[in-house]
Amino acid sequence: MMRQTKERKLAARVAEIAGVSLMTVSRVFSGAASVRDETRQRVMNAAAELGYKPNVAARALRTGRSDTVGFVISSPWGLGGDFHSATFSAFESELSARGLSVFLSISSPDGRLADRVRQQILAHRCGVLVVRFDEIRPNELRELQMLGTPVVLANYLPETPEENLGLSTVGFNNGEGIVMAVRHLVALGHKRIGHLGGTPGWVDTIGRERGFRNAIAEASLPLEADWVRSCDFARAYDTGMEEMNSIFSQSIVLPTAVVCDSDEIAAGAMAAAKRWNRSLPRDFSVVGFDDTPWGAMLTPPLTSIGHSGLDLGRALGKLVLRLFNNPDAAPEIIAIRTKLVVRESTGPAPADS
Amino acid sequence: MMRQTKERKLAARVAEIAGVSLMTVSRVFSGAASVRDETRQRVMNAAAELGYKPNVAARALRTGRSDTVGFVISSPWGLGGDFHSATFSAFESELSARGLSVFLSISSPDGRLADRVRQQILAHRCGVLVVRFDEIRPNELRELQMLGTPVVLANYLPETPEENLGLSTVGFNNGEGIVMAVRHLVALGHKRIGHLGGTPGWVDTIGRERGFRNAIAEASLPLEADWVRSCDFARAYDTGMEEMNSIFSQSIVLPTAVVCDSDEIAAGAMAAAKRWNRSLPRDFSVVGFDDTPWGAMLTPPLTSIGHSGLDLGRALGKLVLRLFNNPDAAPEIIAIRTKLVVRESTGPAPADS
DNA sequence: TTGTAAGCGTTATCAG
DNA sequence: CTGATAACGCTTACAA
Repeated sequence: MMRQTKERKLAARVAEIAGVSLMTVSRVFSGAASVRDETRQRVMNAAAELGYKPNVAARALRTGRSDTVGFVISSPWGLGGDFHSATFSAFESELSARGLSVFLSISSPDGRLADRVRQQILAHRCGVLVVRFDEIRPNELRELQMLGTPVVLANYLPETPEENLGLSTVGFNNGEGIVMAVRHLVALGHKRIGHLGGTPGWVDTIGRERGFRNAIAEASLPLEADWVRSCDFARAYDTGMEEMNSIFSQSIVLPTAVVCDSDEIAAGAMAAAKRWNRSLPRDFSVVGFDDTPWGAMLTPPLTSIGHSGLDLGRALGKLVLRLFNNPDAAPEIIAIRTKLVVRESTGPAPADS
Repeated sequence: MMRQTKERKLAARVAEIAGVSLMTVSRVFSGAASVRDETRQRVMNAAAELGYKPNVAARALRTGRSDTVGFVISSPWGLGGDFHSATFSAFESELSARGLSVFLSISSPDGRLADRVRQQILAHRCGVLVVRFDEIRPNELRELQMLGTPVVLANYLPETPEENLGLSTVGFNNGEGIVMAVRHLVALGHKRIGHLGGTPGWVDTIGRERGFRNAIAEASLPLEADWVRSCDFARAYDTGMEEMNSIFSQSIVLPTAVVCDSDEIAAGAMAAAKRWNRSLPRDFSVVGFDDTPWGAMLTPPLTSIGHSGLDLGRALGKLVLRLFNNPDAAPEIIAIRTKLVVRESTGPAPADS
């Protein structure tokens, strides 16, 4: 003997209690369809009473959509630190407020990104996909474009025609941040400025290096090759210190200031400067990038270029919502501003310069 | 006129090419069912050729399961910083290696957690739910237990019978970490040790405070109420500095060392100590908690209690996999060890103590 | 505004 | 080991 009017077919029981057909229940839960307000109320009450919630699987199967967005990260560091966490938190918050769920998928960069993404889309019928990667892989990106699902690149801002990949992107104007930092140093009288860049080829690095060159040219300062170094984000503190040491030990003429691609690199540079008996900021100025909370706790507190993960996440969320509702919209490129936070690691250029 | 053998019913075409029925295709993709190896190969080849991937929505609808795990965070900070990011990354990696997808859902703690969780389960038919929260809410947790879906609490370790909520948990033995720190200080000759705790009531705080009391009792040292303060994780540096200042200015007898519930609190305490002209570690010792990378960049480098987010995430992932495959398994409580990382912010107690 | 019928892609069940 | 059939819970299309 099977259970009778009990337990089976929750939705049908909701319909029965509300005195309507199953179809009306569906209409009520699928949003703003044409249902009389009073009918809607009856259905809602019955549903609340029975604890009914629509089955997303059935809905996804029927409609081919899934109120789901994928967030794919291709990075050996996984989610990343404070900055990327903030980005994701803001993003998720923006989307969940509109009833969308977020799948988070992390892949090491050696795996094939496009495969991973395709898997996510095909498997979960994501309406939009967000992808964040450390390093540009043109081939994989070209594949993404042919997927039919809107793809948004997070934390990437093409600044030249070649860098524009025809995908929607949201990212920081990193170059502008570096330009502000250099202008700040120039205003303080610095004429010999170095740059400790991040991992070569990484998206965070490319625009910053270009920004540095532009800013140096703008100020008609010499671009001394020996003062422009690449560090490794994965060993930022150590490589920052090493490169700074190397500059101090090898260069004939020494810079009076250095702009770094991360606060950690900057911390390494500060340590190296101290080892060479430079007192900061009297003898030497350092600028970081990220404006991490702990940068302010260093001795001296670090001047840094800040970029808000929350801003990035919010903009990303809004763009994704737009694309979710209109998948055929043209790709958008959204730039988010950085801002210079001046603390005590930068000061007037030494008098003898 | 409709498209003929073209595009429609991918799975059927796979079956056709492989010369089998739809059912066999299903069996091949649903895992280790009984299919002849040679048949399986034919199906796989055909599927690869056509780019066929099973539709998870249909599968979820039919089976009621979804190869999906939910990760719900109840915190005003969202995902959290480096530590929580690492936890999640390791967790996701563990699960995706077994073909499970992870939903990440962040809710502010003022919203009702259990509602959010129930929503996730009912909507996506998650096999297991992981929940991380800052503060204990017994009522909400009791509701979670009645959900029928296995729930795992992340970053929480019950240490007393009352704290055991009957749910699976994975967390650090925070108290043990504090005990190690106090022992370290005692070994250095310190007899007057203070504690700057985190936000009262938070899971990260409770065990640490208990650990401190135990350790002080173990060493037969006085527990001076004035040296035991609560800070606020949301304003950790500032409150750490304020409380430390307050101790220096108000206490008749001063501590020679302080153990803090986070590196940020410790950084604040260090700043306060310097302001009172204490040279670290000669005049005063400070221990942090978290072993953040930047703690090593402070002046002096911070001794700290480390807890690996990666370890937590991995253990969490393994437990969740177990529960996914066996939802009726008894709740497990898994403790992960902390470790003391000694740097230069701790040294022998001042001679005059 | 509401109801009826058919079918989305998969798997449980039972038969071969 | 493999195949036929029905059903999972919902929504599109049309009818009332």
